[in-house]
Amino acid sequence: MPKVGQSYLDARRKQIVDAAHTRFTSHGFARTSMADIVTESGLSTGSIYRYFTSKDEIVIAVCEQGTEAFPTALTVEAVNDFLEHVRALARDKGHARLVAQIYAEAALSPTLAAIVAQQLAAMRAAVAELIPDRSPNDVEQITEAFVTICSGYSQQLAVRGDLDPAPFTRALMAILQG
Amino acid sequence: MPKVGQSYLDARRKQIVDAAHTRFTSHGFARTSMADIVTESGLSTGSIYRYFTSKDEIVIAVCEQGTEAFPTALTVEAVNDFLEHVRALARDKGHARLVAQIYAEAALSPTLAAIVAQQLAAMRAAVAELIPDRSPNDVEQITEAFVTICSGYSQQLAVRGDLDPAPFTRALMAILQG
DNA sequence: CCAACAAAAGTGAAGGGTCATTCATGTTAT
DNA sequence: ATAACATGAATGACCCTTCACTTTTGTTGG
Repeated sequence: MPKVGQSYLDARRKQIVDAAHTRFTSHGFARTSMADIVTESGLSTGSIYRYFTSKDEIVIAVCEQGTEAFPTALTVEAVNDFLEHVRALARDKGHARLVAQIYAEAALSPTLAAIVAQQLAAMRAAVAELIPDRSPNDVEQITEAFVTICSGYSQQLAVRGDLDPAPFTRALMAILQG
Repeated sequence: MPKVGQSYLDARRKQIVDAAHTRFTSHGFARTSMADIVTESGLSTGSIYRYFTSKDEIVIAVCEQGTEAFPTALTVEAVNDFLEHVRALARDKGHARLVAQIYAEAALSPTLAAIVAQQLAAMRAAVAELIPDRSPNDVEQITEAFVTICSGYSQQLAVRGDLDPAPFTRALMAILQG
């Protein structure tokens, strides 16, 4: 017989993932210890292992919830707004740092690679929906480049700090018209 | 009085950096132990610490020598050749994996960030040299997007495996004409 | 030219820490 | 009362770094 409801369990799980998310963002996966997650979450060591069987599982959980927003239209304004959103996330929450950690880990772990690849595919599909009047091959090539520039922008933000999105907006528009 | 020549010392140092490069590429920074570098290099633990004072210093040395080639011209053929070069390096040597590690670490370490930022600036400068008849502002925006697509392509290769460079070549050409 | 010596280079076992994970015990809700 | 849930000290493995010791090389005095 369960002692608490599912919503309680979900809240606890989220508490752990949020704490891990915070520490992973500021210190990276390798430099974040279980003790760090314990401290940040306010739970106990043993309690965390009731919800996750290993640190790796927590890493996966954090990567899975990493859904950024998508652009809503392919006008200059909408695209620029989207990049400004990415920029703000990087500035205010260090999100680009976390993304860089995720890509590095995904490059080593097939499990994570599959998760990230699926998220990238979802974003490409979302962008494809917004492209009018093109051959399937064109759409595929355009979305591929589009998403690469967006994640590339995030990568640059992670390493070089705040950057004006203007060159990237311009590049994205050029690709759409090419 | 030195017991061996400078060329000997240089060779030893290279031996260490090469060993570290190999292991860092296949297992990442965090999952590569000093013992791994010892094994891979064929030297002893103590010997390595004669050439580097810490593991972090070896990481820096590996990052510093990470100079990819630059594109030599901005024709479709030259640009495509360049991307094929990046692709081959990723396929044959797992180079994209190492680059992903470097970006992740640079996102956390100001020292590494400075090194990577300088390498990116060098590549932007090299590309800028190839752009004819544009305003300085245009050149800056174009090179920014150009380099981001190239490193973004590497990032995608790291996570998703081998990818045809065609969409990226096309995007790069579109940017140059935008 | 050779033998002793000194300094450079190399070695690897051990120190000192950190860290992920477990488990015996305590607490709470039904 | 009992089973779910929580706790955190203990465990055992791993890992970076050091250092006392050995080997090698260049030098020097006879």
